[in-house]
Amino acid sequence: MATVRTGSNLSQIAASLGVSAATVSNALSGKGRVSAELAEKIRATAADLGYTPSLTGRALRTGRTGVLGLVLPDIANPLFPQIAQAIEFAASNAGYGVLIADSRGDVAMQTEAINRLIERDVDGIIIVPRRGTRIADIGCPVAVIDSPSTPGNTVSADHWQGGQAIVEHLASLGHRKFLLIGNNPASNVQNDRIGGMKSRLPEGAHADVLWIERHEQTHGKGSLLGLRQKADEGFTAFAAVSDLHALRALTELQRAGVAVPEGGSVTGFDDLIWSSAVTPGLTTVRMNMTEIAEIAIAALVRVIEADPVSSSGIPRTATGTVAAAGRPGVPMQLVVRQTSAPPPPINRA
Amino acid sequence: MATVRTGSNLSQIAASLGVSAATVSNALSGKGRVSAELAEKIRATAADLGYTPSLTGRALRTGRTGVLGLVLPDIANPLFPQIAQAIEFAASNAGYGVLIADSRGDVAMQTEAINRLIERDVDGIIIVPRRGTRIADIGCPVAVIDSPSTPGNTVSADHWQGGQAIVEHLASLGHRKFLLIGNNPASNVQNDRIGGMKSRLPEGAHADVLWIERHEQTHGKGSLLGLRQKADEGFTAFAAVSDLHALRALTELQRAGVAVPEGGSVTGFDDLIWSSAVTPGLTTVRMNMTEIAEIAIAALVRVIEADPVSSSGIPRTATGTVAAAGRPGVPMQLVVRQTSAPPPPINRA
DNA sequence: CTGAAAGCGCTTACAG
DNA sequence: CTGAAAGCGCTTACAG
Repeated sequence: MATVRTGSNLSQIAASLGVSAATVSNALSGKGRVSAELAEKIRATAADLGYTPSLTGRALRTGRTGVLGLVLPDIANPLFPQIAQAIEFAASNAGYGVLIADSRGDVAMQTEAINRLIERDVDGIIIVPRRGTRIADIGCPVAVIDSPSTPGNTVSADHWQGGQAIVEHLASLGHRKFLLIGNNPASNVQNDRIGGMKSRLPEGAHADVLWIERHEQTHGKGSLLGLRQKADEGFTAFAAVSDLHALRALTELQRAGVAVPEGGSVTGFDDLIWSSAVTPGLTTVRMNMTEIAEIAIAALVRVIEADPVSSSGIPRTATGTVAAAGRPGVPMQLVVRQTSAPPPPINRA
Repeated sequence: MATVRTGSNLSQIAASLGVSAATVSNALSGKGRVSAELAEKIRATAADLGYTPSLTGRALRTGRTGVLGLVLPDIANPLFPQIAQAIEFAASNAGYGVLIADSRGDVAMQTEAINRLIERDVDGIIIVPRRGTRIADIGCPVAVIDSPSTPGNTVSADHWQGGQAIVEHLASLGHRKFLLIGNNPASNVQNDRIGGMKSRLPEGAHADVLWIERHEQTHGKGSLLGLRQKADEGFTAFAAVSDLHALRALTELQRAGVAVPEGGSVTGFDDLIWSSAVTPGLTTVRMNMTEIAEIAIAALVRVIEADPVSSSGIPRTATGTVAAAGRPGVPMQLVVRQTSAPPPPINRA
């Protein structure tokens, strides 16, 4: 519908100048082969006519649509806004559009979502998988944003280092008894975060891990996590692998009369929208989504554009995954919102 | 890249059967003009060859890309996951893809985001504006999801009725002193919600409105809202126009030693992810996003497809906004998570 | 009922 | 340096 917009196309510019469409194309794309004066005249006319190229026409000719697909299997993912924004920004800067596909939380529907994108001729796909789902080799370049522990991963935050930053901070405040709160023991991301946290426990410190999924299997969905009792047992640092779990911990503690942060500190991950809205704010650690998105898009674009379209318009056959070999995770940044020292050990069990 | 995927196209099917591409096209699109037997044979061959049509080729010929744009000016909008999912689902069911565009929270960049979509030849655009930004008439069908109070609006939740449902529920529990918490007095959505709440105050009840934006202008960003004092003054119902504000209220009250819900009820809007994760859960009211998305997409599709492409491929000129005249908002549904009666009036000032 | 032709807008060898 | 031609894959009048 470029023609709807502007009413102008290559042929019209060509006609109005008495040159050929090919020359206009060459001039506009700066592919040389056109004298400076003529090129200038062509550009001026194009601007006059408000010409914008039809990406559809170009796509049909070149075999590239200039569109990337974004797949987030875990729909309700509260990181979605951050991710989508960063990806769209990076893609747009690289000259690509972003088509979304949703698998409605159903891992099995992931394939279907991907197929919808492929049918629309996307040049590449960005996937943010959940629970370490492996992405089958589809006939299209793919960038996976997950944890460095995920095979085939392209880029990710350094979740391990994020965990270290959290525990270092809590330890420096004086905390020695940590309750690490996770949701899903099968998640690479969560395991990296917890691993990092454990790796920085100070001398003589103690850490337990509370897996909510397991807890709810015995205590029922949405049940209390028993944090009051944990506090009574002397736990003072409640470090969750996500802000959502941190929020759950914070409100449960407050509801049970444990003052936060004086009676216990609560930390999360990802700096989601509510982390700064609650009282007290959550100490957390944030990903550099801008950089992660840039790396993912750059890797994808490299594969897409490195594979030259055959001169006769025969489409390229690029497939497979962008290699991530040895790429370190992108560092996470600590956001401190609670700075109280733990209560004196007198209170502890 | 359809050819990359499958290696098959119309001509190949045609060649392998000794018929013309036109006949294959007619058979596959069911446009009649082909004998039942031949059509069947063509379909079988297409399936054998794993044929999927090139949407790019089709787009160039028909002037329609089958892609819709989704614009959310308010990037960090926590409703984004819900909206994007519902829109993608409805669009996909209607045979359309969804391209996202982000204006990075900058209302001025909204136009630029829209232009990016138009350059990509989208057939229509769905906009979820914030702060009642008016959408200029772009040369492309538009559906606006906002409040019924927004001029040019296409479809929305019935925010007014949602507010009524909340207050009716609180009143039935016995609450008589309401603090209505909003953020932005210029928002149509918030005003509708607050208007609805006020319209259902029971006999002898009292309601104050706390606008956070104004409050922060004097007390500083992120400062406490003084809810403890409000509680002391006898307010027992803290009804926010969004779950985010409700969360802020809940944690501030808990932090200040006010038990929720025994000492005061907190309600929100939208049933965002954390509403069911906090302790106690937030009573809230949720939009029927599925239905809203369906209506928006249906309206858009009607305009797009009602405007026939000229036979010679001259593109249609459909423009303007889908009319919303007299369409009532889609009802919101109450989600009750707190059922305590207010504390006895003895405690009140 | 079926097929040959034209053309959507573009880009890329190729010829001049 | 410049232009005419071919063709990406499709669909739609039009002719047979």
